[in-house]
Amino acid sequence: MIKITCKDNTVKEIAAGLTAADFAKELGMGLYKAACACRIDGVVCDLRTPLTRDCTLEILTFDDPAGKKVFWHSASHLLAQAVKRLYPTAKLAIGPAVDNGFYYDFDLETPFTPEQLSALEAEMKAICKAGMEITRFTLPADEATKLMTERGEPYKVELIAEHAAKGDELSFYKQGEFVDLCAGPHLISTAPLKAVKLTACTGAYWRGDAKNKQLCRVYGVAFPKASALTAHLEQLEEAKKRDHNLLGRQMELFTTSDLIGQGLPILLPKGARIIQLLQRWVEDEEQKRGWLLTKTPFMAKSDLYKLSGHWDHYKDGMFVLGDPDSEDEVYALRPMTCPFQYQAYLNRKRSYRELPLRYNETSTLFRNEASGEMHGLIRVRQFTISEGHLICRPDQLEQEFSNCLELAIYMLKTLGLYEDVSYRFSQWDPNDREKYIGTPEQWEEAQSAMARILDHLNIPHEIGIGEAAFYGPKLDIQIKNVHGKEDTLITIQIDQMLAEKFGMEYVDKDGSTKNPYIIHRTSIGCYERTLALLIEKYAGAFPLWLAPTQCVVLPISEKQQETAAAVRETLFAAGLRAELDDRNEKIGYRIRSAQLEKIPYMLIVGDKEVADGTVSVRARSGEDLGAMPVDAFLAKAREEISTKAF
RNA sequence: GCUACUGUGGCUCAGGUGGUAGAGCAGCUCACUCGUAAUGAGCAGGUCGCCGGUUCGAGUCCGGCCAGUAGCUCCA
Repeated sequence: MIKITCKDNTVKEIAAGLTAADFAKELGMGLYKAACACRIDGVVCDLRTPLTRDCTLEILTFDDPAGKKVFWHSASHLLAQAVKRLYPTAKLAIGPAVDNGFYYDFDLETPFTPEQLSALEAEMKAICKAGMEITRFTLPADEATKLMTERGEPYKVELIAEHAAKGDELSFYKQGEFVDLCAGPHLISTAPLKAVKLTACTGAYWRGDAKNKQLCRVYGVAFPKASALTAHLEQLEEAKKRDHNLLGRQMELFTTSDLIGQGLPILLPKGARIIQLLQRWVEDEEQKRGWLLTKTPFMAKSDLYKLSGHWDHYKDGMFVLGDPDSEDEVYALRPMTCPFQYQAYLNRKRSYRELPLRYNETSTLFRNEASGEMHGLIRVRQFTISEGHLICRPDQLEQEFSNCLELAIYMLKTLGLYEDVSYRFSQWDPNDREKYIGTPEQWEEAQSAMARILDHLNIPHEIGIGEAAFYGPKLDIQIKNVHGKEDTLITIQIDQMLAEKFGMEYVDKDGSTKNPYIIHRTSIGCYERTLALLIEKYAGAFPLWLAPTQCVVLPISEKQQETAAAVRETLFAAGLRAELDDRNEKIGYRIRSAQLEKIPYMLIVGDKEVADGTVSVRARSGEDLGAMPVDAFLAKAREEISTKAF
């Protein structure tokens, strides 16, 4: 007999050798039926795992994130089985679960069209209905290779060779005629995979490398209940309504023009106003925190980029004005501000007493992104970022890094985005030396410094290997858009290579000359991208301090026009972005129009208000705040603006 | 850049199998002077993304290019 400690800390004794599935059955048939996987001593395992020793055991259902992953992973096998039935010549690549569902990559003569997906879905449902048992087995490398060669799966053969070289166990999962190389874990039957939806088919490179063959990737989601699937799909549709690329254009915040070009948005008056408000706020806040504003050129000779390393490591991403291979002087638009701001530091000899030196700049950058990359305001070719470089001594690094992070967090909290972000520690890839400058020792030093800081500040983070900048590691603050796609909003980087390259030095206490550390950082990120995320966060209903139009005065009829105009003047003179809508339309029509524009407050002026010297205030939430003197509204609005409430 | 899909008036969309285009909203004009999400009538607006081909004839078929969307690669 062995002792099993359950989730609720109760201990049960069972015969050794029973599986986790057997144990779940003992706990109850309901749990057994809902079980996707289990967690044994903290490790997610297959339900088929025999229990051979004392352990803690948790049965994982679809409601658990790890259980969900197993469910979706099995759904991807179901998809692969359906594909092999309908298209026997398809070659299997890989098919994992992801954050919001699953995918499987296939090598096909011709990629799937969306119409073919519904036929695949039908086949998946048929297999599910058959309720096939899913079984696991292992093979030694030679037999595994033989099996997959016989089945005509070259990608699996490649994977087997790789796993075998690492000494991994080669496990397979089988359901009916279908067999797949897979580490698992998996469900014990196809039966629970009732509600499946294939959502998209796209291209994806084998092993994520653009040099390799492009495969056909099918994305899908699955749920234990049809109602949950329907709810999920409806939620996705709802989210799309917040898409900044639709809403932002609809609300006339920005537009694009075929004549101007891809990735070059035109900020319309309302969008430009929001960015101006953000920019003033950021510059003022940074000034309060000891940052010194610079304004550096938008372009430079190639010599600057050759020295910084951008010419060797970033030229493809730059707009070069002229022939880059020419012997003559060539200029290029700046993709980053770093080497420009360093020239400010290099203006004269620096003492240790001057450090830390904090330079910030509202900096417009130009990056020649690949044509398929552009997306609304999130990914563009010209953008303006709150960029800064902080030059400090080694003993100041941790405190200054922490201050930069604190500033970024303050910005995110004020905007209401703080709850939506996650942290990513982007490191170099020692196996891809071409991409980076510096020695392994320098990388080790910079990365361990950042690791210590993250540890001290107790910042939970993921690690991204190979995602560092070419000159140093980054702490990226990530955010997801309405489609669930993650982008970097803010980045803080440690760099000790460029200071050396540019000959940036300071004279220390003892008279010796040293290279400082440089922190590259942004506080709010780039304004276009931040605006995009704000549009999606608030569905276009910006907090009062950011709303392009803060209130609109609405006379009921022509009779109150004069008073209404005077009210608008008073508010405008007091600094509110107030407008007057005295169009010859019914009040209901103009309220609807203000509502669609998401204007925070509507001030209605009728005969009663004219007589009493008041305005009737309606919030965009639909709430009627009643009649009040103009001064009272003004005071209320000022209070709301000063607290930056959202 | 790659794969797939899409491209009709400012916006949202109709236009079986080829016979030179319609609606709603927005805009303009007129009437109504109105109390918290759409008053009514009328007018105007499109060489159907661009270029080429097939055809007696193309928004509709074929090719190339441009742009958009999703994903991949890349990245703030």
